[in-house]
Amino acid sequence: MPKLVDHDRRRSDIAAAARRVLRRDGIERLSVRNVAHEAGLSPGALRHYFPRHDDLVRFALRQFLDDLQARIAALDFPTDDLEAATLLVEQVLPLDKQRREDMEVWLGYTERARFDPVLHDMSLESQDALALLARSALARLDEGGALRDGLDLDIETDRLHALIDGLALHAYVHPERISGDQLRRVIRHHLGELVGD
Amino acid sequence: MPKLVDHDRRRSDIAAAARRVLRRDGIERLSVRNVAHEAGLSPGALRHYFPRHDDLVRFALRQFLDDLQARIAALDFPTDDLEAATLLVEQVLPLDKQRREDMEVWLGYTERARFDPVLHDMSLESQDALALLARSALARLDEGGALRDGLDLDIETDRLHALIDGLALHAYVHPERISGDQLRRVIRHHLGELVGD
DNA sequence: TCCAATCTAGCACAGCCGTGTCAAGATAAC
DNA sequence: GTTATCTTGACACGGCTGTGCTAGATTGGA
Repeated sequence: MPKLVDHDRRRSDIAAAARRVLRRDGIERLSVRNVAHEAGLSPGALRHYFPRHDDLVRFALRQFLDDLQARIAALDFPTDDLEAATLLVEQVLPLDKQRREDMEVWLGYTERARFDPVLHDMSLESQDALALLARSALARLDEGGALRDGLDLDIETDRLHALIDGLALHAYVHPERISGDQLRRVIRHHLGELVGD
Repeated sequence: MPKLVDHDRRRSDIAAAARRVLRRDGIERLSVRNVAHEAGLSPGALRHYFPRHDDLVRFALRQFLDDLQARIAALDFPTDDLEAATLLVEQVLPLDKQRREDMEVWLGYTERARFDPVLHDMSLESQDALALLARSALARLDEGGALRDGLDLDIETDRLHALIDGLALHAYVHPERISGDQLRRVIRHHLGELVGD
């Protein structure tokens, strides 16, 4: 009897609008009104799908994390171990528009995550996922026997993980200062050193 | 004739209060009223020293950067090159309360820096300073002849710089996840590899 | 003691914000 | 066409924001 609306689709669209606002205007402008306007809805209509502001913020971040994870899971890896590890790491570096946007969204949440318990947990989760990505890149090299002998995988994971986030941070804050080529060079150099050249 | 107030001192105190608010409550709570309350002043009184909100934010960041730079300039380096380079790098890692607070302040500004032209420039400046720090740590090793042959100093600078910021970022977002010892281990390992051990 | 320069507190204003409520509108089965 | 149900827009409320302004408090020198 009622008007039928695809709720999931609607919520997805709104989350996408939220991401756009976050990227364009920063976390401080990520308000119900701004997102509603970006999504072409009235604040009241948006409230129907996300009763509280936090719900919106968290849903948008949740969807973002899931999207990223799905994209990585769908990757098609080359047979060469070093190339495969490089490809894996490059998925989480801002090398193109899509991934730069990802970083902008992700790091935009970072500041608020320190003061929002729920966001903090999600941030933990994603940090774990990234650490796991770093570790599996190294494991890929290790299993192939490419990795140098005598390396401490724990330290190397921390190091690679920090290197990834550091590069991402630089590209986030000052994209004009660091090119995709530079990012690639550093990562390839780093992985190359682990392999022992 | 008038009541005499040490303006510089007052501005310094207010900036310190601003840093406390930023660390404790995040950039979103860094308002004129909150800082005034933290400094034990009325908003009107604060406005006498910082007519505009931006003035306050920028002055606080400016002072923070100057303080950090002064602290590094005042360092007393050991003679051993590797130790000296390590010490230098450790100055910008959140290894103790003081430096953790520095990181919290600094990264707290990062998000806003993307949308505030003045903060953006100051952020650029500090990024340059950090890159310079990374480079001079490497240079210290290089001059002492400790550095491995055949290294590209540009790439190594980018790499060390990113590693530093990545570690700092991790310690910032999830301090409970990474200990000072871990940070130290990674940095020492990294520098050790450059030396060739 | 009194003056005058300086500092301070407080209010007012307009503009955002999140949130609650509610009446009106749209839709599809009957 | 009627009606029940879902959807939407709009308003109000209180709170926080930056900012402008003003009346009063404070204090050193005459």
